[in-house]
Amino acid sequence: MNPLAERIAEAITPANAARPTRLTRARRTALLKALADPRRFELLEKIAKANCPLGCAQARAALPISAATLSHHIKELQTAGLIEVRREGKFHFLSLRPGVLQSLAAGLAALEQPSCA
Amino acid sequence: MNPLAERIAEAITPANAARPTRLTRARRTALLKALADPRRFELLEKIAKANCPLGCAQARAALPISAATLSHHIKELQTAGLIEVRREGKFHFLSLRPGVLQSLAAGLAALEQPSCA
DNA sequence: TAATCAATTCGACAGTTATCGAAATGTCGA
DNA sequence: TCGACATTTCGATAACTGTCGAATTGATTA
Repeated sequence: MNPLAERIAEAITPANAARPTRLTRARRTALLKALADPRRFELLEKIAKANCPLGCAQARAALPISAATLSHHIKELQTAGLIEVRREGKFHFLSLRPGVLQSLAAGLAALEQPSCA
Repeated sequence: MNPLAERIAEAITPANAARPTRLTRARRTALLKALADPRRFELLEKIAKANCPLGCAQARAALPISAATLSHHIKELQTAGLIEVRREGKFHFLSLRPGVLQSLAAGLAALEQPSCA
């Protein structure tokens, strides 16, 4: 497996949500990979659209996958730095990390430049 | 349609220039998958940053991959709708399809909503 | 026509990953 | 402590994909 702690550390460092931070190549690739799986994206959508942190049970009910697979996807999203997992007793609650999607979106949009006439 | 004409048409269409189009799930996944490979992203960057359509030879010189692999990546980017390939005799020229990255970026940014206070 | 060059396709291989069931870990309530 | 429940980890499998060399297609030029 990957150097998990390293990736988490890198993911967690920029906590400023005001302005989109510039992403490294590695981080950008990690984000894109995390988003490129349809079910994982759907899970992220559910988390984003819930106005409060989402419980795993709700996530599980919304997606046709096993608990093991859900756990796997949660870890991927967390490792990529897209979500935060808050633990409360037996339960885990998932919420979007602010600013990350903004940074990625900004980076992608910035690729388009004035074209050659 | 002629690639140039198509680009001009898109450029002068106010709706396209002003507002990014909404993507289907399948299309969004295809785009994210195409972008999630580091070398492919690098290739797209090269295409985007060249102020005029990029020749395959230039692309090849910029990336440490074989011709076969380059051809594969070009096809992936083309299939995803991210680039256009114009053929001119022996040579192929690559250019960014306008608006696609904007639409994707807008879709990603829109996922972030006012959080629960 | 033959030779040459650009790019694709083919076939194969290696690494990655999504998925699951089963077992394990951890937490709470009785 | 025991049992019920939430989640993770393990082990295995199937599918996908990035990569290359070799063969092929297609276009230009000698």
